[in-house]
Amino acid sequence: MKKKPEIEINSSTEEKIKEAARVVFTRKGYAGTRTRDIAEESGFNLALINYYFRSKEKLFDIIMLEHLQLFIHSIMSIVNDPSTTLQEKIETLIAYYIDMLVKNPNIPLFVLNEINADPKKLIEKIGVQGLDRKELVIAKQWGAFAKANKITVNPIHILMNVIALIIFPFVGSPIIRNRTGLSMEQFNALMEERKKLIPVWINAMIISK
Amino acid sequence: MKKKPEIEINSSTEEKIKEAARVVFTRKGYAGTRTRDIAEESGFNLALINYYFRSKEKLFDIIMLEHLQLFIHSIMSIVNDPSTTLQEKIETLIAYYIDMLVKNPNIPLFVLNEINADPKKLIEKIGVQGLDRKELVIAKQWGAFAKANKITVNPIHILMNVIALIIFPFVGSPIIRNRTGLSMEQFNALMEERKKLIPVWINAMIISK
DNA sequence: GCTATTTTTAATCATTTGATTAAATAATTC
DNA sequence: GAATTATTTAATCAAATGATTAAAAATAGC
Repeated sequence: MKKKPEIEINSSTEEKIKEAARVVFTRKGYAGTRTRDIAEESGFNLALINYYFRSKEKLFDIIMLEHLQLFIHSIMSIVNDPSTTLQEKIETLIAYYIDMLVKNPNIPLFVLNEINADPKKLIEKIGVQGLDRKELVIAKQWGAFAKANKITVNPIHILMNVIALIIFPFVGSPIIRNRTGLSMEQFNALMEERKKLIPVWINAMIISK
Repeated sequence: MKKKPEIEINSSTEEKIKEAARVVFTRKGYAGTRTRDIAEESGFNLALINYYFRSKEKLFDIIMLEHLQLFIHSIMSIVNDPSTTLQEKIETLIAYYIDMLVKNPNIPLFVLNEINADPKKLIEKIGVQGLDRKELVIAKQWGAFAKANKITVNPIHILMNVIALIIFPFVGSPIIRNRTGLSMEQFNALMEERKKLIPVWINAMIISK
């Protein structure tokens, strides 16, 4: 019986093509990427990418899914850990994401873009659901905290702010770097600083009147 | 002597094509937009858009330039006004931008994207330069404020944070709206709230230790 | 009202681009 | 080591797409 190549575990060239696709898609987006770009970046023939992945779209979906998983990965274990406090969770999440983004600075713009291009499609893929958000440990901790400290601000604001402060510098990096003249190293050093600063800022926001 | 159509001031169809281009480009980006999309959106024949604007790229450049001008417009008059305090400037800027973004929610992602696609090209177009940033009224006011209040945090952080808090909700709007179930009206109401909240938050950040 | 000019269109071109095919090469199996 | 299967390539197709052309329709000038 014939082994189907699609089910191959990890043929080296398949992985190389995926890596090339990751690079090109993340930099240029779906519409801006030509399969020929991926072929060139990978060093293989154009037909190879269709041989392994059937179509541009299928390959894209795979890359996107991996990016989304990277995003969602381990969030759950952090926000649902009963052994840590709310503050600790926030600190851990922020540090985790900044580390991830320093390594993959192009992912946010890429993901935001593709979600914008077709909100339903992507959001379906994220899925995750099933979990009642109100049942999360972090949600309960927030509820208790908000009540104890008489916090009235809509928690959606706080959530948006945390994400904004983490992600925006990476999305705006080209302009920021250009206008400030920062090198990549200096920029990353700033991001490193933000791992400590953002939790402080968020805290200051929450208790601000 | 022949009047050159390219120099026509405001032929109605030319303006309609530009409007259509604005809509489509802003929603789908440069690569994702086909000239036929613009033709369809405008209601005119495909050849018309080339008759008026020579090429897709020229038309795109015009749209992009207008967006950038919208961004930069009146910033200067706000940040360089000696008759307002630092706090007032921040409040005015935030309210101005949020109003603008409620009307044009797709602009930020569009601009960020195209800057990312070709940082040099776009940043050249922004130009503006000439002004020594240190000579701006707002810069001097910040310097005095920072000294008086012994602020040590890098002002780049503050600047990034202001922009992040303003822009990010619009960039992430599809996900935010989906995850929270907010309607467009509710979302905009939140943005309205942020006009008052962001200055308070920024202030809390600055004085936080 | 006739002419010249501007605006608009339908038809068509030339490239680009996603995808396929058929054949060549490499690897695996027995 | 011959036969089978998997991998890779060059050549090519068909559709999409940016752009042009030539002619028709509308408008303006006199």
